[in-house]
Amino acid sequence: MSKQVYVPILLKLFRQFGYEGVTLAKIAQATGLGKASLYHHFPGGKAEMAAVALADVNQWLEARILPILVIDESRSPIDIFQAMSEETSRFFNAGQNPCLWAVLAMEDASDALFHDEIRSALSRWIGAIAQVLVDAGVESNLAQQRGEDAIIAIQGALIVSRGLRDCVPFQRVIQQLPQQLCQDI
Amino acid sequence: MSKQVYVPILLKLFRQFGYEGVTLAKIAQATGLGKASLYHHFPGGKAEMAAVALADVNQWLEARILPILVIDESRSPIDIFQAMSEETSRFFNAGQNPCLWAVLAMEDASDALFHDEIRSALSRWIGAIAQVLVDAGVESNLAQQRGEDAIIAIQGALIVSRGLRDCVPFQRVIQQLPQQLCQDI
DNA sequence: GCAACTGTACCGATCGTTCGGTATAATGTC
DNA sequence: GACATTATACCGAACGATCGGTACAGTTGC
Repeated sequence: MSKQVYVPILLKLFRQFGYEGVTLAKIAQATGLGKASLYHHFPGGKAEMAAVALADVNQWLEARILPILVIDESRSPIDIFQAMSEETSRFFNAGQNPCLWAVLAMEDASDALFHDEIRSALSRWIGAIAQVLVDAGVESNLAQQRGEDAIIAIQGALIVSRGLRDCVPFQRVIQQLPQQLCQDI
Repeated sequence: MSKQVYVPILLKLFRQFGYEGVTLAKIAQATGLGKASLYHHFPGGKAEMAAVALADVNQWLEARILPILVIDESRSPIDIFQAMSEETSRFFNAGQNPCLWAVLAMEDASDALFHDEIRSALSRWIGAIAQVLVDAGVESNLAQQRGEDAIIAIQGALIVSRGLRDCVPFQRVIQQLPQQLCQDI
């Protein structure tokens, strides 16, 4: 049993309950491990378990999103953003999964280490979107704003869909995102 | 000392730390009351304190936002949405305050009572925006989508501004909101 | 045999909550 | 006016439960 097996479980727990809301008892029950075993795999305790979950999300960004966001001659910007939207929708389970970044960013308790990682991840995503637009001829500041707007739309749609208990707004936002990003190119 | 005095303090705490993140020790320290005294004012305990904070936000919506969102001959839709944006920005302290709805909606722990109140509040806000647009001649389904998009933008901007530790995105979204809502009327 | 792993029992601290009680001010009774 | 009663506001101390975390003796798989 590699440690990797437990990461998705940790991710699910932390994005569902938040850092403060997750207890070792919940983790033990969800993983089927005793507390001693958890501390064998994650000597840093709860903080390390959350850090591993966060690292998993950041790794998803690096491995599944950022590689999409590069211009080449075979794919137009609209195709790129379409692929990004699909991968994003898959990751958030069509709007049913909360975003770990948002959950952890909300809680003032979680350490500055988390906040720095979250800020860095958001910046990289926004910057990568902006770069695609710049390469397609959009002015730099406007491209940056469009990138911000895209992440704002995704995060806001997750919140509203969760608040309304209806994932349709998220799905609509995701579907409209490529055209919104390419509205004048 | 009326009970009303403590509501803003409770609101601040719960939106800053979330339901699970707030402890009675923190509340006692912030209010200057002993833990036992808190139970004199709020016999329902922590849950009632959170409910009171949530009711305060809902009352803000009823008293400060919804009355703005009615068409009359003296104010155009753009003026109405401008006023809504300003009040919203004031309420969220230019993007520095998290939204209690979002914080509570995230946590799976908080009871279904909270979720129903949050859903109802979001629906009312979205519906009121949509009604202004319908009265201005926008087709009904489109108006509803625009209303959703407005709340999505506000919520997303709060998340991203908090994640980036930079309130400029929120302020830009707030400033652009009226024109975005009135883009074709 | 040895390292990786786990179950059990336990720790101090803190959780939300409750108990018993104390001031102070308002209200009723004569 | 004088006194008893009640209501309101508050607090220190403690409750049982649970928190995150640890110590240690097995047990497993090689």
